[in-house]
Amino acid sequence: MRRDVFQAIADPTRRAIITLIALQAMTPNALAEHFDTSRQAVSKHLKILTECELVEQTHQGREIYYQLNVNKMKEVDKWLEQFRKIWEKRFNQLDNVLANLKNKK
Amino acid sequence: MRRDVFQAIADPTRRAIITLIALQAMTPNALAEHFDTSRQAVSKHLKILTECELVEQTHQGREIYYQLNVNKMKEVDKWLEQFRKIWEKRFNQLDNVLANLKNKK
DNA sequence: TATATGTGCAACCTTTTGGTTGCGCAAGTT
DNA sequence: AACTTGCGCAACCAAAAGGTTGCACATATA
Repeated sequence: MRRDVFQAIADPTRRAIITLIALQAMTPNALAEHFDTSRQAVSKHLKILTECELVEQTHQGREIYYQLNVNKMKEVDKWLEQFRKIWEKRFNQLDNVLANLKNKK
Repeated sequence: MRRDVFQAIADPTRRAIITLIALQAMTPNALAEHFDTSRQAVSKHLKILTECELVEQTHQGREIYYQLNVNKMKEVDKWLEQFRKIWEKRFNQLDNVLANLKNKK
């Protein structure tokens, strides 16, 4: 199933999962301990995250370690780029204003 | 109503609206022309975007101009910061590998 | 004043979301 | 071989999302 990264990071639990596995790979059971939901619910979140390729699996015996595919997060970063340009423009404009004030002094 | 920025940018239509009004303030009618939905549907999206403070209104006669509050987008940028750190770390590690290869040559 | 225009809101409907429980099954453990 | 553990999947459910249409109500315009 084709999934959207933005839709995947919309849920706060999923964002927390992402933050956790960014540091180190974790199993569904280990993850579930951090939340007030069932293991199956966490498993569903992991499925969604896997489908949009934000997360990858590593099988180890009967355990499955989930880890973050940090590169996929760049899609969000890329979308933000257009707004970053605006911040910078605003910032430079402010800079000019300050420079003008200085000159007038 | 308290709204989440991440939930707000999850919808593709809303992201398109944001991109449009990032360039210049627009009315709901003008926006609706860009999409294959009713004006009321666009209005609903604008309401959600306004509730989470991603968008601001300017009343002008009977028209309402909506514009982006670009600062709010920094919340997303701030969340991405943790992953940017990882990118940079990986990049530096790759850099070290390349440097080592060079030295061995 | 009568009419046209721009807008938000409410009611309604279908699909999606996020959770639950119950199950099956492979992989370890006794 | 029997039991325990880790996991995914399916069925089910309530709530939320995203769309529609109809309406009310200001604000132009004739």
